[in-house]
Amino acid sequence: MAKAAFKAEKITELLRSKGLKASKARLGILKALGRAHCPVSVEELFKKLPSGLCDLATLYRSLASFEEKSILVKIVLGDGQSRYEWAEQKNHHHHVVCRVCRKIKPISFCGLKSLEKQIQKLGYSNIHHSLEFFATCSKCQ
Amino acid sequence: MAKAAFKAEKITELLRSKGLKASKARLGILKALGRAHCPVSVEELFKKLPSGLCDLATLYRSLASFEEKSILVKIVLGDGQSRYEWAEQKNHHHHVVCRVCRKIKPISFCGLKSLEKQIQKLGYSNIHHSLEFFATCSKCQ
DNA sequence: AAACTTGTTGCAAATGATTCGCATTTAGAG
DNA sequence: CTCTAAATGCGAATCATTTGCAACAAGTTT
Repeated sequence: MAKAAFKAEKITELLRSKGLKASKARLGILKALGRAHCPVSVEELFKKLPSGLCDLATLYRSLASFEEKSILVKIVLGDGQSRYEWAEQKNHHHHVVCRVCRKIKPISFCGLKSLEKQIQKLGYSNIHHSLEFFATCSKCQ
Repeated sequence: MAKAAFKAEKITELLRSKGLKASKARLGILKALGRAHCPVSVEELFKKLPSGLCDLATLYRSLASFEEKSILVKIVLGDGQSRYEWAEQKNHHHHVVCRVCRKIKPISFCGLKSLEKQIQKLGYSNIHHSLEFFATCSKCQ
C-alpha cells in the first residue's frame, strides 16, 4: 500500500549495470529523487537527503556520474541552477518559464521522436533533449 | 559589395522602440553580434567588441536588458556559460551537444509552431524556446 | 544649447553555484 | 580476508555572473 518506494535492490542493480559502485550515498540520492516528474534542483535534492548522508560535493559528483551514464538528465533553465530528472521517464514533458516571474509550468509533450531519429542517423547515440519555452505569463504582461 | 554591416541607425531605432537608450556600448554590442547564426557566448562576444568599448559588467547588463526586451534570446547548454542569439531569426535552428566531447553541431529545424500556439492559448506572450539535444557522437561512443 | 532627469557605465568587490586537491574510507573483486 | 580502484569529506579554489555606488551620458525640456 502507499506508493512503493524505490527498492534499494533495483537501484543497486541499475548502478552496477552502468559500472558504478552502489555506495550508500548514491542509493540515497537516487532514492530521494524518487518519482519526481519535474526536474529537481541540486539544492532541493540536497535538502531531501537524509541529513548527513553525504557532502554537497559528493552530490555534485554523483549527479555528474549519473548524467554521464545516462541515468539522469541535466536540465538547465538559465537561472543559474542545474536540475536533474530521470533519463527514462514515461511521462516525458517540458516546461514554459515566464521570462519575468520565472515561474515554471509543465506542458504536455509533442513528438520529437522523428527528429531524434534523424540525429541518430548522423551517428549519435544515447540521445536525450531539453525543450524549454520562455515567455511572459498573463500576470506579467 | 561585401555583406552590409548592421546600420547603427537601424539598431538605434530598435533599441528606442523597446524603451532602451541607444548608448555607444549597446550599439557596439549588437553590431558585434552581427549576423551570427549560432549562439555566441558572452566571452566570445566580449572579444569581438572593439577593445575598450565597454566593461564586461556592462556587457552582462546589456545582454540581460536585451533578453528582457526580447531582442535576444539566452541559450544555456549546461556547460556553465550563457550564449545569446537574435530573437528574430529567419534561419531558426537547434543543436546537438555531445555529452562527452561537448562539441556542438547545428541541426535543421522542425515545426514547433503548433506547440507555441497552444502555449499562447494558456495566456503567454512573447514566446521563444530552446530545444537542445544531448547525445554521444560517433567518435565518443 | 544649457540645464535637467534618469538610465547607463566603470570599477572593484561580492556572490553563489560548481569543482578540485588530497588524505581517508569503502565497495566489491579475487 | 586482502587488496585496489573508486568514492567520499572537507576545505579551499574557480569561474561566470551580479551588485553597490559614484561618475557619466542620452534624450528631453526649457
